[in-house]
Amino acid sequence: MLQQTRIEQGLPYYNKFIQAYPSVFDLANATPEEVLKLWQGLGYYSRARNLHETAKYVAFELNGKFPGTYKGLLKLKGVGDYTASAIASICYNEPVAVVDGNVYRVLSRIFGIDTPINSAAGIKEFKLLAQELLDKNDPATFNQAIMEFGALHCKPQKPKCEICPFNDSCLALKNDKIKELPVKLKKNKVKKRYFNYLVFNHENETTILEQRVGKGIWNGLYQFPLVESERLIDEKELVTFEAFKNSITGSGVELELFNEIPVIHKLSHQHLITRFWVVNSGTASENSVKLKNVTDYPVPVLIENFLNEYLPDGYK
DNA sequence: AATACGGGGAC
DNA sequence: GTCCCAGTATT
Repeated sequence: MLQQTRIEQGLPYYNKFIQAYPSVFDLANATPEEVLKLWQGLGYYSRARNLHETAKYVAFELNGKFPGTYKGLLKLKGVGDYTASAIASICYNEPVAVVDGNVYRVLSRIFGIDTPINSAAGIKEFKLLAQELLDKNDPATFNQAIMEFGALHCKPQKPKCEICPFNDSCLALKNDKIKELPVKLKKNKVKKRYFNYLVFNHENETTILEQRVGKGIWNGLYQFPLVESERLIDEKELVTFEAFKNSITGSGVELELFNEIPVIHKLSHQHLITRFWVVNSGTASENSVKLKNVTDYPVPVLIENFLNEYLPDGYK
């Protein structure tokens, strides 16, 4: 759950999951919808799918017995080198080193290594070094100690070098490279996308929700019918889009722009410049959803934020 | 070897 | 705005 996620952010979700699914069998028997709804708001939703898949695998294929080795753990969906190492070392005392963001930082600084941590060479080099340094007699304590040291002491900003036990040997400190290390290859520019959501409001208090499928963001989550454009568009232009025409069943519908000023929802790699259009339509299609039930569906934070403004309090 | 994948918090 | 977060899967 905590992959690329701060503990404080993930902890409430962990508690919800433990309460909802006290055993691996409980999680295995849940529906994907239910799991996604509990995951809603945490991001990186493929983790939820992987967690669920793995629970089913452990419950039904391994008879509820969790893999007991690094190698066995690696076979699980959503479990990569870090997670397999963490579980194997902390739970089973298997001597495998963890390399998370903290370990990259601590090792790159102390040893003055400027190999980019997100390059193939860097990943290999740091794993090898961590494995050499690992206390094979107590890998659980060593692994947790080096991560905790990175999180609390050798922090990204303002590390506590003056009281650091390594300040006589740390190469980054010696060469004034603390701010430079670790080296990370720059990421791409964020892409701008223009979203126009069609929020149907039928006379019988229903709307339309669609599930996102396939690749891309928010796979499995629900949203309103979406018209994506290359730039900001007005109503006159919106109605000419094929995606719009395909979504409108009857004729003579009335469009009402909910937010003149677009919401800019920022993901790490895209900015979603979003407008919501309320579609007042008398005719309700067969796959419509009662407005008071939309909060049962897992939705992106962007949609959840809108619903909190749009829906009457009684619906939430 | 790159890139995609969320959301939030600190500065 | 920038960077980072108890990374992994896919291309």
